[in-house]
Amino acid sequence: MDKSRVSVLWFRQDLRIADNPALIEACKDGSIVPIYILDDKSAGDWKYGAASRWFLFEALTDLNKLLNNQLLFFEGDASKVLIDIVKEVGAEGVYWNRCYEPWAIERDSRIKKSLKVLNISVQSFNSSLLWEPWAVLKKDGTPYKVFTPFYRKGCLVSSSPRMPLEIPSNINCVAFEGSKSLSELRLRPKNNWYKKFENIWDVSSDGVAAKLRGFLDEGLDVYREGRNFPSKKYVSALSPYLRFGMISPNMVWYAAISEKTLKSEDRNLDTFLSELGWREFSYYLLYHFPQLPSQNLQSKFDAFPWHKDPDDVLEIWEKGLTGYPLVDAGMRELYQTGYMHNRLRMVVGSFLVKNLLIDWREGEKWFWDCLVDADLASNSAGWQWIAGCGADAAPYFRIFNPITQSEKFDSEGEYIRKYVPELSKLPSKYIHAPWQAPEEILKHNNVELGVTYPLPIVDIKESRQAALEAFSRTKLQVQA
DNA sequence: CCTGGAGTTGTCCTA
DNA sequence: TTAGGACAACTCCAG
Repeated sequence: MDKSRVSVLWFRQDLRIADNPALIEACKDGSIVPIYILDDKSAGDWKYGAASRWFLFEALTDLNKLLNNQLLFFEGDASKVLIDIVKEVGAEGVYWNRCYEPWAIERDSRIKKSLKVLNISVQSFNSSLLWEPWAVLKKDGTPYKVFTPFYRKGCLVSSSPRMPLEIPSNINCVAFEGSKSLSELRLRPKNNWYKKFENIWDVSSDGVAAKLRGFLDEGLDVYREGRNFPSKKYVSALSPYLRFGMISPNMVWYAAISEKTLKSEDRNLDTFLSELGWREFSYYLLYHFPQLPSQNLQSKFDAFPWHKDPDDVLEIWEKGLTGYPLVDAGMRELYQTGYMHNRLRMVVGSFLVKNLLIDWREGEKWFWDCLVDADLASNSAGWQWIAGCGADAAPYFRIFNPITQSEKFDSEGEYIRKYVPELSKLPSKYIHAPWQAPEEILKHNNVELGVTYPLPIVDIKESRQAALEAFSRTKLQVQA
């Protein structure tokens, strides 16, 4: 290694030093200038939302520690910032791990060209996907549109994911003047909204290791069924760490597999791995269909008669005041923790799209702002799936009933009690649909409907019927 | 080109 | 009480 040789290592969504291909290669090459650039402008509509910015701040703080406070922070058009740095430090090469958002792909290929013109070598690596989206295709060369064949035939049959890589033994950082401090990036929200998050998320490499360990010990063995119950800690909750690359999917994949080597067959393991497969599928769809975040994948939905929200219905949903306890619990979990259990994401999504008939893109935007794991691929693919307009979407007649879901997956109301405390004293029998409770039971438990807790915003039966009719009209228009 | 089987997560009604 | 079929037909995918 030649220490006098200097490369720029550009951290983006790979905020870790373990299993980091770009870091390893850059360190082999000589000394590094490790940088982070907050580039809101290039991201356009999809610059980080408020909750993500809080998480990002913490993640960068941790990464900076791991790099002995040598991480350099910048803000602005990444293309300009990066080229200025390269010139100033006389770097011979630039290293980064790939991003897959359409805007990032466009920006990065532009930067690559500019650097090549300057005779700077650029190397990019895969650090965030188990399979590159362009490497998985059907025999006819076109992309898969259905998950199961994509995952089973496309991914699993092709090649094993890369094994995780070691932390480089020597990371030599070069000093540089003229960077900003992390706090100057103003990533923390102005209000104290994020304070609640601090008690919930340990945003550090130790924190993510503990999270993974906890899941392998407590969740994996019962994952297949257990993941359905929002009051239980049977899901991994690794999503925000994966989103910012504090852990790689490869690390999670092999950690889960190695936990199970003694059992020849394990459906819980397979189900968990397939969830990582769904993350891959989302990125895959985003890569091959870059309009995924903003346009119906099935264009017949373009004419769908979404309600234009005359009654501030959207805001009622956002605040968790719909009068359906499970829906409200989910929405409040989101606002209070920056996270929502997977089953609740389906329940509240189905409610917004199919009971309130509000455009899925409204829900997508709210999630984008509130989720610490807001990920363009997963968020967009998830909303298209629940709305039924996606590539491999839920059929339109699959409409979640929030009461049935509540009785099935939160039968004792533990989850509801936690996030909708005004109902916490109600007996389990009545907590799923409090308007059906006898008056004296409500009174005795300090619930006054319409005052301490809202009456249902819509009738489930009627709104379901209205949705079915609207969706079947959409279908008929295509045939005509 | 043709063919047949299949497609994350549900709900409701009926027998 | 419970289990099974309807819901809707279409597109996707592999042989």
